[in-house]
Amino acid sequence: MPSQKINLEQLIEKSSYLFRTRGYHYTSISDIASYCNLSKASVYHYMPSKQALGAAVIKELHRSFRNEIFSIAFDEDLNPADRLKKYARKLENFFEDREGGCLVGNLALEVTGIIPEFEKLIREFFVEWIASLKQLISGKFSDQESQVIAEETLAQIQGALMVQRLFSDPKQLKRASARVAELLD
Amino acid sequence: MPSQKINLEQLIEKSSYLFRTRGYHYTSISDIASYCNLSKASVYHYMPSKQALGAAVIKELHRSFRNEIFSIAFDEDLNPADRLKKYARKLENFFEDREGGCLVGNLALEVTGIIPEFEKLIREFFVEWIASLKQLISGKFSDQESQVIAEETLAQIQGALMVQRLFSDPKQLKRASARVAELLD
Amino acid sequence: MPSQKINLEQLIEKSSYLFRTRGYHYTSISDIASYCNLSKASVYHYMPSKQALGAAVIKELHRSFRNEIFSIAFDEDLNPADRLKKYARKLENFFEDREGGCLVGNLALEVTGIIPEFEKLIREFFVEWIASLKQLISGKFSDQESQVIAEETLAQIQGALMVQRLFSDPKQLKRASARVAELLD
Amino acid sequence: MPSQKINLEQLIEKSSYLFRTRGYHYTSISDIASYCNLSKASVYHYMPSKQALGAAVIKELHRSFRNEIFSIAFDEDLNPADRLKKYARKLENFFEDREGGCLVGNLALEVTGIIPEFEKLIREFFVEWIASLKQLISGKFSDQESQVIAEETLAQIQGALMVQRLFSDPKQLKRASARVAELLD
DNA sequence: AATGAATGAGAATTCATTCAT
DNA sequence: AATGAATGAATTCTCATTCAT
Repeated sequence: MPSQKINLEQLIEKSSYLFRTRGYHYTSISDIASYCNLSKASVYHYMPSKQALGAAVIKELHRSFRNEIFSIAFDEDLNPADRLKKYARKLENFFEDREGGCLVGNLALEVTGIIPEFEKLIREFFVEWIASLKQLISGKFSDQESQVIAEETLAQIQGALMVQRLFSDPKQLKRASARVAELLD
Repeated sequence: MPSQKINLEQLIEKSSYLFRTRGYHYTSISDIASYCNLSKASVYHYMPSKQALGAAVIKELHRSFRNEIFSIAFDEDLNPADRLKKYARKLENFFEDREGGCLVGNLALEVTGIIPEFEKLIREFFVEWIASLKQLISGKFSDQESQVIAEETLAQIQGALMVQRLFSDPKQLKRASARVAELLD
Repeated sequence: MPSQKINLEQLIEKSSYLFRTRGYHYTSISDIASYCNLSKASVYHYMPSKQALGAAVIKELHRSFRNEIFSIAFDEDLNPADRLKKYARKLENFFEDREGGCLVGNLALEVTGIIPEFEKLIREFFVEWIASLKQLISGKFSDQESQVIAEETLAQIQGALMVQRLFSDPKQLKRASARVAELLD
Repeated sequence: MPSQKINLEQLIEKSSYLFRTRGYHYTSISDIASYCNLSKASVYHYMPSKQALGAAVIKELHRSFRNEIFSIAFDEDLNPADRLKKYARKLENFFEDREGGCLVGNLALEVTGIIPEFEKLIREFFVEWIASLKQLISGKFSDQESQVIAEETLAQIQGALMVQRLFSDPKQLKRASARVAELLD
């Protein structure tokens, strides 16, 4: 039946959900296909390989994070305190109804040392995340200090998402984002 | 040639290394067997299934964490400040040369939602971890406050291990354990 | 955008190249399509199936061999010795820059016993080839003798093409065609 | 059912038959498995990959050719004329009831340019084949002459096997081996 | 205690082909 | 005339597991 059932964007979004909630290795192309109401072969119409799909998913998340969250740190229309508040709020919103936590964090622990391509993409994502956090607090701290604080803050967020997922406890991220909001206090 | 080539303890230790550094799904029984210089079939002499082996590995890690680290929080021979220092130091030591970071944290993100048995064991581990952190600071904070701080501290440590692994950067855990040491300041 | 990108003749020629150099099974419709700058579906505008395309390729080669080479054996305008010389020369020229050797010989070993339709077409090709060689020497040998010599000559040529291909050695066919030229000596 | 159903030698022999009669690409692991009364997975118990199996099959044929045929050319116990006769006879016998002709010749045309490993093995086989033919006639011809004759003879044999297969005509090889026997006349 | 042999289930991927536009 | 979308069937290969020795 050759009428379009899905498009690349939707495939990536649906794959993103599965990779995030079930992991990369545990999600088979077959799982993705049936979740998209497609045949396995059709998945390959949109993406040449599972790894390419995984990479596309990471890149798409990176893109949307950049647009929705990182960019706030560089928004000249807001003052530093407002940037921070908005950043923290958006971050919280982002993961609020995102079952499975952070795809990139999850993948980080699943594929580091196994799939170098993903590792590189995840590192790029995290580097930019840290840079945005650094920017948020750059007015108050030295470059070195803010780098450390940014790294610790990212770790705090990722750790919170891990605990939150394991215990199905939405408070964890709330607190982590509250900590972000206090970064200039 | 029925001379014993390995024992259960060694099998668990070696499996622990592989699960930690390569993940659970990505580590096959075949990998474990050859890492132990055994045949695949022989692995099944010691463990009835891969999942049982995984569970044993988590339990063993839990046990050794309890003995080496959590117990410090309850050591009546030390004053609270010394407990904290020792705890932080031991924690740092524990992961210092442990390639791959924290098995339980890694597994948490890999198997949550997939293998309920592991999820339960990991939750028990983390619950005890949190309890020990709580105990360390119980003199200074209310029960509620110390619960929150303990959860955040665990998150901080796990997040640090994630970042550390991804960037091959040993400073991350050092800083996290330094934060632990400051918990009573 | 329904402007004609290719015609049947070109499709056959390009397919011929791919089948000859990569084999029938190893050449996919997808390979053919991209080599022709077409979509897979478009290949099916010109040919109802891969097998039909294969058959068309064999027939086209047969046709061009008949016109360019076999016909020489029956050219009443030349004397037997000149026919032979021209035949040998044309044969050598034909394969000179034809990467991959002889499509029909290659297919003979790839599809005999697998695709009866091809087998039949290849047999017809070879039967005519043998007949033309026979004709070339019919003046000097009995019917039986010339049949044997013709078969051996065809075998020599095909064997030479095989060795030539494997060792990237253009001398092999040169020698075989020299042998053809000497057939009346 | 863990009682041994086959051994490596038998697997190679049976695979050899299938590769020879149906070609490499057209013979699936599944075909091999069912021809051996094994499951697909069991084939991988003996060989790590299809390509490794193919290579083993070529090497085994090379080995048996060396032992049974090429060696005759270097047999000091025979005089040159007897060597030649024996060589020609053995060659004929070898292919007499070998449905499908010459595995290595067949593969040569199927995989040249596709599977470099096979190409190399086939070249080695043919180089030794040529060397043995050269040795047979070294007494009568110069090194250069005998190299040419050996190459032509190999081509003749392979071509004969091709024609023989296509036309199901056992006379082709008989004649080729007769030509071998006349090489010193 | 140790293992070689065997396997069913499932993984990723390819391929020839169809069809609505 | 050309193609994007879709697919069933098949391919190579992996994996956890069993069992007779």
